Amino acid sequence: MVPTCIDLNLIPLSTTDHTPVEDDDMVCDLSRKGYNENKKLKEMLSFVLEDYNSLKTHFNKLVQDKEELESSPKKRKFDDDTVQQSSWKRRKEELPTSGIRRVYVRIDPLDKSLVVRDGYQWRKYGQKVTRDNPSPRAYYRCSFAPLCPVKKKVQRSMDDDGVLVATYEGEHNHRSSTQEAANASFADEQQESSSIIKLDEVLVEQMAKYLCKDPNFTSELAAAIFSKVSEVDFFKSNKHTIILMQTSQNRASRTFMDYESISQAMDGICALYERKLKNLNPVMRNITYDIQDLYNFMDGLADLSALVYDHSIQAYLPNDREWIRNRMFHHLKKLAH
DNA sequence: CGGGTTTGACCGGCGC
DNA sequence: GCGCCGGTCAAACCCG
Repeated sequence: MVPTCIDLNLIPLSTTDHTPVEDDDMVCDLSRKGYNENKKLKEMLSFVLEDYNSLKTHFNKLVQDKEELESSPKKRKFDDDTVQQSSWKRRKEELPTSGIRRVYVRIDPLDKSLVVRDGYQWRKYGQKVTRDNPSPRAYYRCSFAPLCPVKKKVQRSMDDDGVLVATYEGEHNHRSSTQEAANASFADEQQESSSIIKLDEVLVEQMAKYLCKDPNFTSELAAAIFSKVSEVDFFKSNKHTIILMQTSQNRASRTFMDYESISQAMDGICALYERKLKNLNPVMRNITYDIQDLYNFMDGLADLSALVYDHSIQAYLPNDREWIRNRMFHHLKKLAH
């Protein structure tokens, strides 16, 4: 696979051997595709930034409202009219005011259904054409748990027919069906399932939380992930894995590498360590090391984490250094047999 | 028959 | 007060 590289001072490491392409037409074709892809990614990023800004504004407003409420407690309108209060009003009062998230899902532009698979069960309760977008907006409630307050709206993106925008409201009060299935089927992989985070969290949000607050790095990574999500069929049998690392305290040393599978990612980390050993011992013909040396190498990195693509929810799940250590142990153990 | 979807009606908020 | 708009309801409908 060709590593993703957009000009944001980030240099992805090469993960595969690339033989020089001799066919000029193919080069032109690739660069044209690359240009189109980058154009789409830029659009996606502008959505993300727009969301971030609106969320930030919303959050600030909530904080401000809370402060005002605490400083001068007012009697809520809800208390004023009790009997005549409609059920709709009461429900609205109970609605969560926080936890609004937006997810962008790349789909087939010809697919007219407004379905975003995210591991939860939803019941559609309405559809509406809105003024700002010719595509209808579908309204869903979570039907997995009887009292789950979560709602979502799904609408085709105005700028890109191939993108669905899902807006989530509220927090699930239960686990997703995907998580339940994962727990039942893979009891021996408790380590893995225990690290599964709430499935409705969007991948860009995951990135933003998982990494430190470097907007350039986060944007770059989000762009790379979006491009991978659109190629989901390609990875049906493997879990596309992105290794994020920062080799030193210098932020400029941040980089990422992407692999077709978890085991390839483990091989990639080994290769990185072996390259380092080779640089340190250029005259030595054979270099041997044990797993503890490898662990020391991983621990010596300023930051190390992995994002693993889950096809069932079309999202990347973050994993920490400890998870990588465990996977590395199992990977090397398997190789030894 | 039960559960999910469709769709027109209805409601509350908001701007003018 | 009125009209527009987004969100929700609920009856009718569909499907396995």
